[in-house]
Amino acid sequence: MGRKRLQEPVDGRPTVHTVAARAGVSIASASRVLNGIGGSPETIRKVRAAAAEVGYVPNAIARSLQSQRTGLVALAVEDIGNPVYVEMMRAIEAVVASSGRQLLVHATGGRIDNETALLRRLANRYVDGMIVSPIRVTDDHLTALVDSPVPVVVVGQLGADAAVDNVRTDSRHGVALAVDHLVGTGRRRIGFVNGPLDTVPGAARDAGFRAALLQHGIPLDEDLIEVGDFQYAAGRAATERLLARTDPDALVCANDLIAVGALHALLAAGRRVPQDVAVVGMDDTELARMMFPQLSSVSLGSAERGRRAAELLLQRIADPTLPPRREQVPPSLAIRASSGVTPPAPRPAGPPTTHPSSEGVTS
Amino acid sequence: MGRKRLQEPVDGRPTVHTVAARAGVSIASASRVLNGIGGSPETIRKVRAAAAEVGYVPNAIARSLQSQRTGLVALAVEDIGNPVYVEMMRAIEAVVASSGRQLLVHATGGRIDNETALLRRLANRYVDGMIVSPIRVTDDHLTALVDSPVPVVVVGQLGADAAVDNVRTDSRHGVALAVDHLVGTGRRRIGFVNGPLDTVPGAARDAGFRAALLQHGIPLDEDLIEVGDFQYAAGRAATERLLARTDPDALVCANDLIAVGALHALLAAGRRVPQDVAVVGMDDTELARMMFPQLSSVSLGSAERGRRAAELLLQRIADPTLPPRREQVPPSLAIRASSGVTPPAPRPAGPPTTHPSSEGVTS
DNA sequence: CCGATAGCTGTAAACGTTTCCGGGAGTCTG
DNA sequence: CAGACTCCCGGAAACGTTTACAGCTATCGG
Repeated sequence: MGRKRLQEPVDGRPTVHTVAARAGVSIASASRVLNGIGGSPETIRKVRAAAAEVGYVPNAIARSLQSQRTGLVALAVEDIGNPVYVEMMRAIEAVVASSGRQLLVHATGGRIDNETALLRRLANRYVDGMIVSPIRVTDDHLTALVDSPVPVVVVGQLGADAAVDNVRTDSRHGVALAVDHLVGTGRRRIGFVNGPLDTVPGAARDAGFRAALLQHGIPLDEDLIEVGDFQYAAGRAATERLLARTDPDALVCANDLIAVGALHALLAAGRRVPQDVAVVGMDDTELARMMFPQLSSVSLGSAERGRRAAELLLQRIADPTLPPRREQVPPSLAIRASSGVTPPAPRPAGPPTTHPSSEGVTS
Repeated sequence: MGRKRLQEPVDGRPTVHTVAARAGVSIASASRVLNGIGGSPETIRKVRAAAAEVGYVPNAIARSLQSQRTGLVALAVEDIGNPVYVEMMRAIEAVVASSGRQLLVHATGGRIDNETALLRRLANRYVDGMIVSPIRVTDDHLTALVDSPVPVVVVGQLGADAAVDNVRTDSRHGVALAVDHLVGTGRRRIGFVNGPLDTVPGAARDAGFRAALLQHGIPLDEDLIEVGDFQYAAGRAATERLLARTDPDALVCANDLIAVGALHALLAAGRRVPQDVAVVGMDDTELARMMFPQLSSVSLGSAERGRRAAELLLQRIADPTLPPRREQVPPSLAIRASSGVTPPAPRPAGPPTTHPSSEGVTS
């Protein structure tokens, strides 16, 4: 009796053939039993026994090749150390899990080649769909997004004409909220600690800051603008550089990590927050509430954007013929102690007594 | 001329067959050209052109089925919002990237079914290998780990006999370092804010705390022990409960997130840190250096553990026949302002002037 | 008691790729 | 000019699974 194939493949792991041979049935019957569809009691017993004996575990890759789906969804962000992405991830995860899929996350580190490579690799069928939040976008990148074999949803700004599902916020307006608030509380020498200008959010926030000052008729002083990475250490260093050459009475920071860095730099330089310098962060992450003093911060609705992105993705997976859609989530401002209107004068920098954090006052 | 297969599959995406047919060559030739091995100049030209025209992109799943590898490695942790896992991830990523693979992360949320499911799904060939850091371990779980089809490395404590590559630390000793330090600086009513006792780290730290007190001949007061989640909010709530019933002069916290929560609770209750209550966290994450006052913290060498785990994994992928190995990374204590020996008396709780953070003093 | 039907089974095709192998054409060497 | 060698090509098998299809047996209803 000439067997058609090795029963034990070289790497030793049993396949459905192994099980079928051992149970004395065809691979079709074995497969059916293992998937719980059909089979006589006797067959079921034999196949189950054989599978258990050899320790059979199905090869998901082969199954996916056949079924054209993997049950996986990926999220690619720049820096998973940034709590804003953690919040986004949690929101996405919740939606994705409800569809019975699992979420995988990849941190691209802002290296665009990395991101494109990931897109090329993962999107080529390893996952059923993908959510990407790029901070830099090149043409190469964009085409990789557009003709991805699996559905892709982009979180963040994208060229107006890009034929990709997209959920965004208006970070220019977000910066304006911060500036309005600071001007409204009497600040005039407002500094800005931004991330790299060659990133999409960096550029948008820069434009937003300049526009907001103009709006209020405040002349622009380039000395009050400083740029670093979107990270804690960079934010601190940038703020130190800024303080070395000028003397702001308020600081808008392009994200909360930068704001925390700024806080350190300010306090190390002997400035009091908010009495001497008010600080407003951006993204309104958990970190903002963890700091002393608690940070005012502009929420860009990251969790909401994540949720919506996940929903768009699931819809598109279900029906790939949908036209590209775009959604927008408005920013809002949460005012806390770091830019408090009435600085609690005497008591040292303990925690503000108003502890239940003053929530999301949208201005 | 009867073609053997549809040139355009139903879902419309081109395959290597499409390209081959269009270029007028065999699929073997097409595949070779697309992979850059062999082919006459004319063939190469035709195939390249055909591929470009139809927008061919190879199906990675099919390729993996053939090549038995995916170029992906997964990391499963409980909570990616905990900076300690971010540090671990970064270290792993660096190693993994050097092998030309990409890292995917999954947050299990501590739900053990979730983790087992992920193990079953991903490990069944979707990835070339996997690093898992479980906080709860069941038998079911363990067998899933042991007879995973792809190499698995576990970060964290595991039964002594488990036949799995494993890199761990000694968190009992870590807690002892904290207690030694506090006792050495004159503290006696030392509280302990822990994570859940049904988790591996929670149990180990509890045991470590009790042993350390015993070691110093300090009687155990159960009022000084409180348990919550390994999260910021839980840490804060737990500390509030603890403060409501007793009056510690020091607090050991089972991780940095809890420590930050404790800090908030303490300051809200009017205690000064470190004058009234010294605080020591655990994991020594970036967060510890971000707080005011900066947190003393026990480093459990997460980055180092991640690095080693990744190396073990790569070795095992290269040679699956290796015997199970176990490595251990020692804890160390970084002393900062929150448990400072000589509290800088007068100046309010600004940042400590010694800003280059006093590094990892291993006691 | 016979035909329809239901349930089970095995063969084989399919998913999309890589790769072994044999054959043919061309080039080089002696 | 014959033989060896190189290079390129196409057919076909293989990776491990699911599933359409057809054949078989046993049961049921009339």
